[in-house]
Amino acid sequence: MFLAWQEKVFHTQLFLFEKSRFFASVISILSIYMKAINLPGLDKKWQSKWAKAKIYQTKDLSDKPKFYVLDMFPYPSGSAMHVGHCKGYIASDVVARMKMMQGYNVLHPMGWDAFGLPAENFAIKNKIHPAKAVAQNISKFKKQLELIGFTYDWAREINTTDPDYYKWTQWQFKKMFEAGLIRSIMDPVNYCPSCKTVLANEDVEDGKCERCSTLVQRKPIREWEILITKYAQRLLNDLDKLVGWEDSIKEMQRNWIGKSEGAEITFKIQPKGEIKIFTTRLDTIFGCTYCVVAPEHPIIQELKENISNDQEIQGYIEASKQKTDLERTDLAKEKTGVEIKGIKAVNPFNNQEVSVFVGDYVLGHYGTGAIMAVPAHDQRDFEFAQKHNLEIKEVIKNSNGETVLPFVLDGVLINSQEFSNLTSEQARTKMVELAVKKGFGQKTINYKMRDWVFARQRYWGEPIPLVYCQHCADAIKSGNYQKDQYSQGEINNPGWIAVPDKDLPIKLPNVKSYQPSGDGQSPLASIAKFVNTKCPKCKGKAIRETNTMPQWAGSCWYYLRYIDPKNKKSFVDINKEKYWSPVDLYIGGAEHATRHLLYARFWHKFLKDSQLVNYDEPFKRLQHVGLILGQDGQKMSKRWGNVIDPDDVVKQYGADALRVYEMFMGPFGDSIAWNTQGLVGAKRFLEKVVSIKGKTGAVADSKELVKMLHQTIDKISKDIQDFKFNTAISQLMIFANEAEKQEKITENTVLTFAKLLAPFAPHLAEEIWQEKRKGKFVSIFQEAWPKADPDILVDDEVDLIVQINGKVREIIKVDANISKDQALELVMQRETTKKWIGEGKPRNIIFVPKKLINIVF
RNA sequence: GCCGAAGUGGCGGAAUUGGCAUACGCGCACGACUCAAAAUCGUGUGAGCUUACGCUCGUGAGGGUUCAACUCCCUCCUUCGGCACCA
Repeated sequence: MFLAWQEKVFHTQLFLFEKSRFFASVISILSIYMKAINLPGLDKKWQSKWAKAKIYQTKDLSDKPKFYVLDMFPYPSGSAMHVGHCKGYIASDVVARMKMMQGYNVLHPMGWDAFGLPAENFAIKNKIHPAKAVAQNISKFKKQLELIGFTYDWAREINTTDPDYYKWTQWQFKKMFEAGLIRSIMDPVNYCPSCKTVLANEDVEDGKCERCSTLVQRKPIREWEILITKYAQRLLNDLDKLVGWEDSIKEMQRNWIGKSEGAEITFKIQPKGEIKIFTTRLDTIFGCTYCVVAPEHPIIQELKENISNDQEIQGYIEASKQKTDLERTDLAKEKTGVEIKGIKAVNPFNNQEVSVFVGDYVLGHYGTGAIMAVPAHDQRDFEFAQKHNLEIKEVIKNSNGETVLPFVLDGVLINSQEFSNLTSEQARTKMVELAVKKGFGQKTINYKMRDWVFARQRYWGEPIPLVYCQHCADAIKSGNYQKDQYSQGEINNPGWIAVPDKDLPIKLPNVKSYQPSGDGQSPLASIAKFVNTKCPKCKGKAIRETNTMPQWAGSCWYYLRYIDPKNKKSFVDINKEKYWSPVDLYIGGAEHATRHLLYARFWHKFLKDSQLVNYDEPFKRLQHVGLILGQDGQKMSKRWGNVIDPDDVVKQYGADALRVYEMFMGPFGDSIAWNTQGLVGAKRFLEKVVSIKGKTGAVADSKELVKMLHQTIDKISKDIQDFKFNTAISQLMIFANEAEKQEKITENTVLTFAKLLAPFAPHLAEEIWQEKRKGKFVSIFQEAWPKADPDILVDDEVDLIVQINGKVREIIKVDANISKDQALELVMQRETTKKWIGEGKPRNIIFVPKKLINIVF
């Protein structure tokens, strides 16, 4: 078909030829004939050739240096990929291709994160089984990816829903359980009434479900929690090691972990008991005029009989339970609270008795769930005190004397007995010392990050490999068991027993109804055959855990599986892991900064502690992808009808044009609107390259062109490394423009240029390369990346900017090594200089070698 | 409220160890080719003034440092992202 089309063009031109205008027609025929490359037609041709020659197959181990480049793997949802999804994949492919040519053993894998709500909701909506839906979606996604011409080693493809894969997710979970890092809870947790499941703190945005925007409720449900907070300090400290991460992402993690240093102080309660409060402002403690406890605080139930207004208190607690998270944390809302009558708290620093309130602006899960209130120096306490007519006692003065309450900054202490006149900082140190000495307090660190609520009451996830055995529960609770009979996890969670390794994977059973039940149980709970089992310890009756793992489980370690995807004995061979880890470059969306990226770092640290991997951080360098918005500037989504399908683009313009355009749009991390005109520009550039290909035949190139070629080699190599793809392509365009102006150029220059173009436009580059080669197929990607010759890059002549009083007046060509005096002499003779200086006498001469001379008079 | 990133032509953007502002691309205008259109090629394209050579102004606003500021400092404004009753 391709040939037929060419022929037609040729005949049309012949007809014109007869009509006269000989020379014009000859040129026209030649140029059209040379340009007659159908760009989209190249895609299939080379993709199948590459696949046949297996040029992307990665060796497990090699003497070559390794380079592991990873994309955040997609979840194959119902809607196909749009051009925005491809952007990150194209970037990783560009880097992978350059690294291949630079002689690295490159690992560039792809797989599917297929468990979780998106896949399950799609399945429910379309009334097909999730497993079937996932299989369909994967094949659709894979086809889309293949059209674009990526270097994936498909032999390493993984799928988190494959039992051979999730066997190891379960196995690792079990390791964590045995290590005592997992506990069963029955606390109020985030619950989405629409998805009918519990959500992790990370899955809640503005009090709404991250997936469906339904208002999240708080509901007590039996749950599993991974004690990620035990790793909080290490997760925070090791951020400093991650020099290849973008600061913005690291900062997000810091915010999320939310470390704050302060003190925990014990207040005795009259008539009995005590509460602990957490404060970062111990220096203000003499200004404490009351205390507030969270509605969940145990003291309220403990001192029930001492509380004279118990009914009122219980009423308040009930009311606050009814509130959604959003209502409760609404900043604009007035702070409510009720005084707990009949009890008082005693400030250990001055033995003053103060009232105790219950108020839901104090959070049960943070710190100790109780605070000392210092209305003079805290905004919230100030508002609360004003409303309830409570004493406001000033204890911190601004150093300049002027202080408007509430004054929340550090200052100098007043009205604080022996601590008066100290600065806030000094006071905090001295006060902690005193508290420790007298035994009523200590230094404490708190984190905003909460433990990871890990189970979901849904069908489509990894089954949790635990069973419940009442017999073992009784034994553990009564202490009636042998040493080493139970693991730490089993002792911590009496009755919960881990399934033995030989029984893994616990396969997700096929069910007819996989819809969420909404009764706090997963659909698995209704399958008697699945639920009823034997206790692996005592062989008695036991029932299986029917909750499943959350979406994030499988993605916590997938990058390790690519290294050794077929291993039956272990999730990864430790020697292979040593060679390939850590991931050298990880590309994905910034929306994962506080979820996947934090979970995976935690998970990896646990594996390191268990001596199952070699390094304590999984990802050396991280680059976030900026969104591609719709042409209208809105987020690309079916809802707005602004989705651009890569398949259409590839069909019409070819994969190379899509790749070049997406890399050229702008800075890689920025969100930029799609513009089809820009795509046309990319295509024009590629056509220009085709026409340059036809210009070979020169014996030698001009010195200028050679120099420009070497500058281009230098710039492209650096820019790809630095993720500045847009300027790399701009440089390719600059070179192409220059080359096109030449009558003829050497074949060597064309081939070198093809190599530089290859990471971005692999199909066209291969076409150019192979056209000039004969014999056995060796891909351009098996050839060496060009090196810039430093001698050629050196300038012997430069443009010198001539400034008079700081304004540019002239640009002259001079010898690159011209001295200041020589330059001055030269410039002073010039008409332009004479004109501007006139009678003036130069007062100052600034000379920057190879750049400029500035004459100040 | 706190933290972070950013603000440059009609548009996407380039240039930050301070040294030609607007590279490259899109769009637009004019011209060539064409019966014509598209495609392609060529020229031009920040604003103002000027017959012209040129000159002045110009990187969100205002100030400052400097021979020289998109780049550094100060005070604001705006947009985006994250965190947020976290004591």
